[in-house]
Amino acid sequence: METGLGAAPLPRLAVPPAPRTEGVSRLPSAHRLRARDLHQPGVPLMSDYRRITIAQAGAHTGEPVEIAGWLYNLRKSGKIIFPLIRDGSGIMQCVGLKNNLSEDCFEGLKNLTQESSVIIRGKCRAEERAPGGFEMDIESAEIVQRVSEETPYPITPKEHGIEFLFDHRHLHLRSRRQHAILKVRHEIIKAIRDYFDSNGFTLVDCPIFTPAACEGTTTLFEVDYFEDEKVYLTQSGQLYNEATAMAFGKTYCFGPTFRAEKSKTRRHLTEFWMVEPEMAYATLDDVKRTAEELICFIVGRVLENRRAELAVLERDVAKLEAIKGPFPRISYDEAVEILKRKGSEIVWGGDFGGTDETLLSEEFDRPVMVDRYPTQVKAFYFQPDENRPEVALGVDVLASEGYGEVIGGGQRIHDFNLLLQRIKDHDLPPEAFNWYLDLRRFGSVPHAGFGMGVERTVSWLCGLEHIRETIAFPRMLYRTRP
RNA sequence: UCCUCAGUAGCUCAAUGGUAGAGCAUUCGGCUGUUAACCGAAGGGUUGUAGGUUCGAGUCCUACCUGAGGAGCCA
Repeated sequence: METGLGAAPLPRLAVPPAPRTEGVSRLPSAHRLRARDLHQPGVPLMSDYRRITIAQAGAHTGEPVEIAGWLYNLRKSGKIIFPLIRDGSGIMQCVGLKNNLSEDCFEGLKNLTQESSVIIRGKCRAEERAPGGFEMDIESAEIVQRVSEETPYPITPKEHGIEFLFDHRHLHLRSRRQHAILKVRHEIIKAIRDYFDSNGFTLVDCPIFTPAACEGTTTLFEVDYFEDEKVYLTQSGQLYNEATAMAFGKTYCFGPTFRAEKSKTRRHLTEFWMVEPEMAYATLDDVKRTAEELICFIVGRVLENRRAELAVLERDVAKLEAIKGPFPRISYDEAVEILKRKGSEIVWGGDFGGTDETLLSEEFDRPVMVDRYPTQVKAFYFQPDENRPEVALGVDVLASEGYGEVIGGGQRIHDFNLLLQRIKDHDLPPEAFNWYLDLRRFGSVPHAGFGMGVERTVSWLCGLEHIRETIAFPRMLYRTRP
């Protein structure tokens, strides 16, 4: 039986020996003051117990060990108690028998409150009945801080509403499902970094404060601080990426992004993380190949390292295993035909709505790439198709299972005069783009790149209903705290 | 900004216009293999706010507040 935390995979890498510890003696004295030592005479001294994480328990069966964590749940039956301890690496079911423990220890644990911090000492063994497969026989325990029953832990093991949970998001993160999601998020971010780092890209991060809009000012947050000019929070690092790509060849930036759209759907965050690669001497085809490789690499890593978390999330892993290259590649024209056949009211020249994206992704069992959008729905910097100037060399990658656009990008205009004309056509102030135009004055080359939304990717791979669960502290319209 | 839905115990939810209830949580008691343990008992309420209709409003009407889902927009 999978429990996620409890069934965390055994460490793949050699685990460095845990430092010897003397219980809470490593805590600052202010914390130690409240600790209550429940050590029982006759059992080994504290210093004989090696501190381990719950994930490491399988490698230390039969040894005197201690785990330091929080009380996740407690079941009791007269003279036997089953405290479930979580420590961030997993959940361990412990067993305490009244006859084997001191009165203080047994009563202290028996009356312990949810999420009290506690150190448990004893020995682990394999146990079929325990969630996670291992169980710890308690020899002694030390309560670091007991949660008062006058203010019990608000998130009980029962159901809660969304508003309540996100009002208590700082505590909500301790629960099994949220823990699993953020573990997958970490795996995805690490995979993204590893992919680019091992494929010749250099990380060059871009500014958060930007003086001008990439794609118009309506969706930007204005910052009133700098003396002489209005400054905005970035909505994309792409223009800067084009500069760094001309310096390093292949670069990427990875940071927070801000969109001030008054948008209120399950796909939107006001503040989200985006990774944006940019490549010199590259075309639309290079973008499609890189995007496909990147997605496959990420999915592979998640399947390799986060099976237990996917099980907690009850994710249909077969859907993820189906995500293999080559992804279907269709043109915008073909997409419009498919949508019309499926009853959409889309007309050529318009952008896809959320339901259109869902309809399209239903056609395929893996992500689909849609390229050559009408120039009018794309940003000013997109390179037009040589043979069909009315379409732009841009591509969107729509995730499978209706999760919508996770990647958008394409080839940028490299011709000076064409770019200047497009800036004017879009009523943008050319002087603000002088440095950007410089990139076309001094050794301009065809270049291309894309942006991938981290949270949408996490939401997709975890199979979530709502994107707000994919980030520790979501920022949305009407939600800025905690 | 617009459309739809919802606000009742700490939490999740019931309650034909007629005495506000249950489960969980908390407290007390019982139980030596529990799996969101179980069994018994207790405490816990200005029904989102302000007005109105009515003999009587949690329930009907109006406005507002808060939240959720969606549209537009977007990764």
